[in-house]
Amino acid sequence: MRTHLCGELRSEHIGQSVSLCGWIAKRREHGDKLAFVDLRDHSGIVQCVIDDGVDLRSEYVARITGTVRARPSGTVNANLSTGEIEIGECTVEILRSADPPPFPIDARADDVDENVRLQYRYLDIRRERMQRNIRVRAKVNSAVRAAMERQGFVEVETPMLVPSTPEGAREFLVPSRKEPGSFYALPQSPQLFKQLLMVAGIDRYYQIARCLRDEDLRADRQYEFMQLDAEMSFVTQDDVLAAISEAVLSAAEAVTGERPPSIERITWREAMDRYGIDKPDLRFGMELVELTSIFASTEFKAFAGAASIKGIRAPGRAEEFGRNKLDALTDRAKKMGAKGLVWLKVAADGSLDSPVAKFLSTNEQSALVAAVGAEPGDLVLVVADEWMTTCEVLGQLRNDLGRPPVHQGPYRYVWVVEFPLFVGVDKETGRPKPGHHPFCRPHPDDLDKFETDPLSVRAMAYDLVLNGWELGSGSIRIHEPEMQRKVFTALGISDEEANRKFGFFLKPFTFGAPPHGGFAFGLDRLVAILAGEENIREVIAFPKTQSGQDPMTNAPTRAEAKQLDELGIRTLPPKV
RNA sequence: GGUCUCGUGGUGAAGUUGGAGUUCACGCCGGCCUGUCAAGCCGGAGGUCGCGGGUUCGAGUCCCGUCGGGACCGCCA
Repeated sequence: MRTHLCGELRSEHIGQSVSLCGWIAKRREHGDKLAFVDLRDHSGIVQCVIDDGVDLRSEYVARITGTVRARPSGTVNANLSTGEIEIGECTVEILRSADPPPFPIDARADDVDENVRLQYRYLDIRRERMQRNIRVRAKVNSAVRAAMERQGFVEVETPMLVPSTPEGAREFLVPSRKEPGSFYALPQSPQLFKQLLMVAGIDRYYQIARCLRDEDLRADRQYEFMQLDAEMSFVTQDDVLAAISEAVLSAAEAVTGERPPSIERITWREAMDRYGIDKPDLRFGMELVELTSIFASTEFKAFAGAASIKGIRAPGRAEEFGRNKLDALTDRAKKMGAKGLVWLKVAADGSLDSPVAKFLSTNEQSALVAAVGAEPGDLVLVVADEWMTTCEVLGQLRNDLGRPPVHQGPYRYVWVVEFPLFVGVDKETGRPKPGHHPFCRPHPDDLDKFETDPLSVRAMAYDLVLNGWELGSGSIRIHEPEMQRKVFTALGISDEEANRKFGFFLKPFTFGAPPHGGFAFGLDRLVAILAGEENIREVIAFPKTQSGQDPMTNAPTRAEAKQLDELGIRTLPPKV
């Protein structure tokens, strides 16, 4: 039907006869004898000159045949990639008329209520922004696949109907018709299957896998999302990081045309110490500064005896933060578990303006200013608490005060390694809780700390972080029953309970499991950042709203009584 | 489960102390227009102010509830 795409025509095509197909983006009429019509397809827009008065309206579908010609001098449109040419002597074939769209099919729809955009998603996707995002996504998928294939990974598909597992995220359940009262679960990840594929000798597995979790939605979370899921046998942690880095960097290169430098590494402890968070955004400074020793013998009661005192400096922000905003920061710090927040403003003469300044000695004040490098006009925030609380509170405030919008460069990838094996203590059992999952391998240097200081045991676990977004995580796994028992014991899980909960998973490991490890990262998040979008809904063709509904299809819908009968399900009346 | 925030013609907004569904821009319909380009000029149509109560002589506006959107907390091993 067509010889070219609208957006690809340039001066080099002048003189050629072309046929184009697309939608009428805009018409500009000048009486019966002359009208300019912008024809749009996924590649762009081109101007067609119509002189026979044919009635073309917005979003009509048309095939236009004509001749490419240079625009008369003075009428070139520099804002259009095809702006140097136009299509003349046009024959118009209306393939389909159209009702006026509910919103303009251009950048103006960026301001339209998202619910309306989702209700008419097929019109929203006609827009340049969504066309670009969806194509960025396809490029990422394709580059990731190619990188994995290149490295000898084998694509294996795993089931969508799986058994429900006791741990982890809330699952979606699917009723069994053949066995009423029994349910499948939709996979929150292919975790179990990919480890069994290692036992099965696949050696290197990957899959672009759909994962489903019935947890509340966010800007960076949907019920269903895509992961590059991978697992490798006979490898070290370095091998896994290298393989995943190759996939991520290849994807970035495919989108941006530029291969990022190799991904730097930071330990979890250093990330917490310097950025106060396990997913640091390295695009900006404002690092946490260690101040504990400065106040070792302070008279100021809020600092005296504190396990950890740290501060951050917000350059030039003193004036901006009046009493109300400072109170809001303090409230936020307290909500995160801090006992309080100390703020200090550096005055023009270098003195400190702060409600607590009078409690700090001259030496302490000057040491503080020197340590954080404060200059006149700066705002300094200090927290004194347990190490973890101090780090987390300041890390959050650092992000609140300094984090640039997502579309602002550069891209800063970082591997965060040596995550703790256990995080916190279960209030009911008094036992440590797993940081990643219970099959995660402890760091070989820390095995002797299991009994003495379990919370300091590091894991062979790692996260990939890009500009403050957690892209994904992985670990080297436990492949020996003795080691697994040791971890279960620390977690307070008996042999009997382990067999009951994880037996179907543990038994295969008795048949010769190779050492292995893997990783999974979220493609939606990577695509969103590479596309400069704050929200993964913008890079998903048909996403759900925060309440889990689809305004276009109206899913979820009520089931017919007959369907429920067949499944042996009776629903409760709506709660009043 | 919680906190905050938004809801006004098809779209985006404004709406003051509570005083007539009022206003602006875009879009839509009709007319004019031979070089426009998010064209221009003239005219017109288009409304359950999300929904339900309450206060009031009178509610888009104040109060209560509810539904829907969004951000966040909890949750996401």
